Amino acid sequence: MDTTELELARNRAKVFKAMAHPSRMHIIGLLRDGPRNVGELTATIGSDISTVSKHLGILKKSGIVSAEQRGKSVYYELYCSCIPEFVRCVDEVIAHNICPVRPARRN
Amino acid sequence: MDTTELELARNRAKVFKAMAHPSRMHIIGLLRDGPRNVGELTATIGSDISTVSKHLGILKKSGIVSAEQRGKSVYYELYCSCIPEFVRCVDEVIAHNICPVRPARRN
DNA sequence: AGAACATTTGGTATTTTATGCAAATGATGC
DNA sequence: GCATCATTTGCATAAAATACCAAATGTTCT
Repeated sequence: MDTTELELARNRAKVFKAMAHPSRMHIIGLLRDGPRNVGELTATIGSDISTVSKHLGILKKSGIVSAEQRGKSVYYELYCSCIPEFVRCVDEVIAHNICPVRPARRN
Repeated sequence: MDTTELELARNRAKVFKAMAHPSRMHIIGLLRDGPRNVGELTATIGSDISTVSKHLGILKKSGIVSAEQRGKSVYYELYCSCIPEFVRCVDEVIAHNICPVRPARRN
């Protein structure tokens, strides 16, 4: 049986899941401007700092962000430059969905 | 207050959420080879056909796939060509994560 | 070591999501 | 219209994710 495709789908889904939350998406957007620490991110996100920390843990575990201690703070940054690119792709999907231009129909 | 960024994050998260499931990711992988109907997809996925139908509904609602009736079957296909591209990006993140090459450390 | 600041972890109540079965709806062709 | 095949919806149950508070851990500096 094709365990490979299933396994691949599972692993990909994990990464998507990590990004599939408003706060985490927000964090990703903020990190496009450079590294930020938990306190700074919390100030913008508005949730409890422990909540933000957990979100960051999820992003980190998935390999989306990396963490580095600098002074007394831990700074998080985007790990892979392709992330902002595919956020752009998602925006494209959203735009399509709002303005539903059907793909060329070939009979 | 910056409602815009929050709202943007919310909308993006919805699309990610739609893809953040093993079966739905699997479906996306299958659709890269062309349109498929619910029955065909169900045969490969292995869940109940109603479950697969619900997954397809979620993907459709997010604008990721489109549906078209052809004969007695409804065929689903990827709506936006950029999707396969960013699946590739996710694979890159996964590869990084498995082989943890830390980003250049600058002290 | 001890104070002060920063982040993470534990515990728990609440909410959201996923699943399969059964029934309903939709499409096709006689 | 009716029979048949395909897909979707309703419902109930089970599983997973989220949030906050409080407490624990980690870091820096004197």
